[in-house]
Amino acid sequence: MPESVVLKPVEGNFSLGDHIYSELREALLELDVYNRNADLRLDERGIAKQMGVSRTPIREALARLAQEGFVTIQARKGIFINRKDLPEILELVKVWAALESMAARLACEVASDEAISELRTIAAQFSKDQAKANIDEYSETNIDFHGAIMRISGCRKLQELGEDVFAHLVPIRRRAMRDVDRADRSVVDHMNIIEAVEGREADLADRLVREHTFRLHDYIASAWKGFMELESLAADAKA
Amino acid sequence: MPESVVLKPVEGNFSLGDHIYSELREALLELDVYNRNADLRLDERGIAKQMGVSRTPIREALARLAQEGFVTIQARKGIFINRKDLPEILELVKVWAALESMAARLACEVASDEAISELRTIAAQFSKDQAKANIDEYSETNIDFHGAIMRISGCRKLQELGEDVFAHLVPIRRRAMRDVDRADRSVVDHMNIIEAVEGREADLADRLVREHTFRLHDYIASAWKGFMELESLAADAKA
DNA sequence: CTCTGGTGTGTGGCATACCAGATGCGCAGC
DNA sequence: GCTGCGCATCTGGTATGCCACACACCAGAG
Repeated sequence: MPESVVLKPVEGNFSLGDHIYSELREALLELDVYNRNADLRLDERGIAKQMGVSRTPIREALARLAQEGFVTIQARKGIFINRKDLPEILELVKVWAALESMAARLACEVASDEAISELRTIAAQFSKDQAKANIDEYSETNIDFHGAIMRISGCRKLQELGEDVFAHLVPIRRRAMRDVDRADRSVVDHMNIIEAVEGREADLADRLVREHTFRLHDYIASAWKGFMELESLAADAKA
Repeated sequence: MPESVVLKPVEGNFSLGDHIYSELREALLELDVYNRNADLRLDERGIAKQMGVSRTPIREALARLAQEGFVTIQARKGIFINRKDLPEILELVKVWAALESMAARLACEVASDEAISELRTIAAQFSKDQAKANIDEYSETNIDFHGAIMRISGCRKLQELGEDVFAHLVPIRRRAMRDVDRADRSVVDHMNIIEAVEGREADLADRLVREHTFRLHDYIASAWKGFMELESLAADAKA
């Protein structure tokens, strides 16, 4: 066999089930679950017809989504999108804090200087003023920053679990990030975290990340009604 | 309606899929995956025939197990039990450390005195000497202790995630716990942790739990070959 | 008007049949 | 003896059809 022709092997599964799973998952995250007008019910047959396949791969995808906690399947009753309540969301944030603070700690111990410099590159994209001016883009950068910490921890499981937990928080974060005042604090926090990691101060980095995430926790706890039930209340008033 | 006849409502799902899922999961955990003689391959049709049902519910259960990372499904090739390697196991321990240290921290802040006293009750079941003498039973108590910390943290997600991570470590732990010398240290660690929690010293409890779990981490890292590849080597020698 | 039982329809659960890629073996050709 | 082709077979993937339960609705008894 000529070595000149090197082809990468076909990767991953191309089964309908897998495709539908990611398709459905993305759709659920995109969906504004907390709008009470949203239809929280999923119909196997409906989805099947809509996607032009049989129920089988849809059922497989839904089973996996149920396992992840995105939907609840009730036999012969229906499949419902899980709308998380405040306590549940706060618990997710706590778990997130646990994972990311550990990631920061590990990063201090194992990450290369080059990997750490990645943090500064990301954070440098927005100064405090810019963050205020362009909240949406900053939100993206913010996500990148936290993702980077998980990545340079060198612990894949930590990273994967973090992404899973984060996925459940996407709809929440989309709203929590609007607050302009928080962006200020966020930029400062990130800088402090970077310096701690650069200085290889594991205990400090651990604490700073944890406190940073708990600020989000407390903010959500206090602002819950504000960004959670706006549409719901409107819907109620109309009804 | 006569009040005299009070029947409790039927709970949970009794679907074959759910039943097979837990059945299979338990079997996988019981299985000594690291014995190279073990058959790592699963056959849908075989399981179906063995359990007297069709492939459909088996496939549903397997899809969920794959989602959890217990098995890998390769289209048209087969379904294989995941045998975790050392780096992967060490990562799981790190995640476990992250979750449990956070749980200890939260316990300091929110747990009632009665809940905390639960820890001492469990730990009191074994003194240092007894722990040495009866490693197997101590192992159970040890699991209870860690489970209790997760529980009294009041954070269900933390607890659930911890249990999931722990499940993957069951086969490992079954071997790591044999070491007599470690039992000593374990008992001491637990006592220190209890005192920290009782004193509501969140930072201290966090640190102690983390260090305790990282001792397991380092122990596994060094003793890996010892308890992981014994049968494997024997099998190789025979072949 | 109220309560009760029947019935029609919707929904998920399950069994079954068939499909196509993956594999292994054996035969034919060199 | 080695190579390569092809068929038999194994395995997971998908489509379909039927089942049993949940529920809404309706009719008839009281």
